[in-house]
Amino acid sequence: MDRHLRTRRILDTIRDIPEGRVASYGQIADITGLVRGARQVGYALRTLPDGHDVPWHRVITVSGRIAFEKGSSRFKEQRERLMMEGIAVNTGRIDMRTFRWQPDLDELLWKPSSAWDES
DNA sequence: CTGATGACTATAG
DNA sequence: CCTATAGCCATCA
Repeated sequence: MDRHLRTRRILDTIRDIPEGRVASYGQIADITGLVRGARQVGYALRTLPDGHDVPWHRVITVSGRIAFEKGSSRFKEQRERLMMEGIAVNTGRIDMRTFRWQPDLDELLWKPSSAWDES
């Protein structure tokens, strides 16, 4: 698969995360149809172009933590953005059982291209 | 081609 | 809960 197409699909999936919800890197990869692609999701986010409209702050690690080093400026910015939309971040951690995005079947079927359209 | 890198994860202690 | 370690894999130098 072409890398730009893959990146576009990853970002499209992230755009689907509703406000007030979070998803893990691996979850985004799975929904996008990438196998063991968590690191690729991280790479796509690392290379975001200026003027993007991707809610990058809603992507965290599977253990419910912000991936950046605690105390770093990026960590603080992400925590701020999350709290801004009502997501509790306690001691750098987020309760996945409460805030994890759980798209229903309808939502996934609406965008089947990501999973099996190779083009 | 080869080795290093990283916004990842699962597992073990 | 934490750290260490080992897989993971597209990119890059």
